[in-house]
Amino acid sequence: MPVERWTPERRRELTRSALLAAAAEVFSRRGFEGASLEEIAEAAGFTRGAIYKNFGSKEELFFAVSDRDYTAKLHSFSERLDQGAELLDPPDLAALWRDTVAGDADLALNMEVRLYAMRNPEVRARFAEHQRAMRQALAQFIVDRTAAAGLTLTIPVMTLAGLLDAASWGIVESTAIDDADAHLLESFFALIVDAACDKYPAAPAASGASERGAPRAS
Amino acid sequence: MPVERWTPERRRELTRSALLAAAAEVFSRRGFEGASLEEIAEAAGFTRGAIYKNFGSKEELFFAVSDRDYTAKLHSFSERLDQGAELLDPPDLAALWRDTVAGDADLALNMEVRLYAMRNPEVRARFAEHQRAMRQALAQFIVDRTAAAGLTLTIPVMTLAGLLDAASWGIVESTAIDDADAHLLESFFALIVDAACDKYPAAPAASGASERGAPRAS
DNA sequence: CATCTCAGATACATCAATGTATCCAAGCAT
DNA sequence: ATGCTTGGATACATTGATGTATCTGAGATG
Repeated sequence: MPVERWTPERRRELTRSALLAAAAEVFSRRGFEGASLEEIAEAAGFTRGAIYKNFGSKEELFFAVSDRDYTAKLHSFSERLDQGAELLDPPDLAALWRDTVAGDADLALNMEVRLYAMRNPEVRARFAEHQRAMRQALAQFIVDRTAAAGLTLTIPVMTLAGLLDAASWGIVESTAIDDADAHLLESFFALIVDAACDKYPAAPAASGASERGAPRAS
Repeated sequence: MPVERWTPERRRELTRSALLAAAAEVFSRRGFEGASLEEIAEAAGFTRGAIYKNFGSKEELFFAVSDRDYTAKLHSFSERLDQGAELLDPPDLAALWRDTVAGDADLALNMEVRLYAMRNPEVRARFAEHQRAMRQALAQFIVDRTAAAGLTLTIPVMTLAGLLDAASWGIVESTAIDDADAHLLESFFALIVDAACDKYPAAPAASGASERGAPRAS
């Protein structure tokens, strides 16, 4: 069914998105410097002219790809969290996480973005902001779930979220290099869940865990 | 003191090492593709001729840098482990780890190597091998230490070593992007040590590992 | 002392990639 | 319908990087 009329704006948006998709693929495979605009354009079925009309330069294209990757990941992330809200077992969490991180977005692309961020203070700030937003969402999820399950945390939520994000990223990265590490993510979640949750709320009053109940800061 | 005579072999080895050091620096700052042999040679005080005489190509130079980085890291790693054998508190472990990972070798260089490894099966296998060797050393350390302290592990040593390696790498990487994550490594070690070691084989009462984890504080 | 070797420099051929300037053709308004 | 606007193609200028081939000069060797 003709969902949308073939208005030129729509047409333009379409080529733009095709270019972005192709760019993501090529950037991931070749790296930022290694990728050539020629290859990207060709992969999208256009020429470099289209790129320079839609994006100012190689850098801007890269930024656009990065943004697109981020929003896509954030979307699928919260979506999966919502729909998988009942699951709390470490294996399920591990699978969910792996899918979220490694499924939608490409690992190499993400590393490339990270590298770029590490080298450019401005981009780094932006990336850090993205990371915080992701963790905020994750923290919210954790708060909701633990509250529903009647659990208490032994560490601040944001710390736990940061840990989950950063550490599991490292594990996924490692798995991409050596498949033998595939089981690590599961072990990690098992350990973390075990260590960060007081399974039995009746425990001593010591843990003033979730100091920041609602992760709604900055 | 005249440690070594100025034999030509020694001379050659010296330029080789100077080139390697310069290459490591430039590769880290610009990335593999972004770095130019011109800049590397200049940074070392030579010309490209020296590079092509000592290494066959840009790729080979990169591999040599990677190898050098690995051996250096492995050395300083086991060295630090040996000399810091008494320390077992999470904060100290975290500091030791951070120094080992981020102190000697450059983070960006390591990521660059990883990316290259992910894209080249052959290199990837080699990298995986290195990783396993590192973890083996770490596992040995863990076994020794826990045995000396009369602790038991709740998970296989190699799993723990892999977890420590992969996860903390992710955390260090994250810290390089957002300094606010600096505390994560400590929290991670606290949690992991707490979760992976049965502190007191008989007494389960010690669950009061509050936010700080272990009793020791800096 | 003459020569030979070889580490490193210089010069060069080649090639690829970015960015810009120009061109073309399809859709919009007047 | 005619011309204007504009997305995208084509052509081009420029730059810079890799790799190779050649040169040079200092130390080793007879």
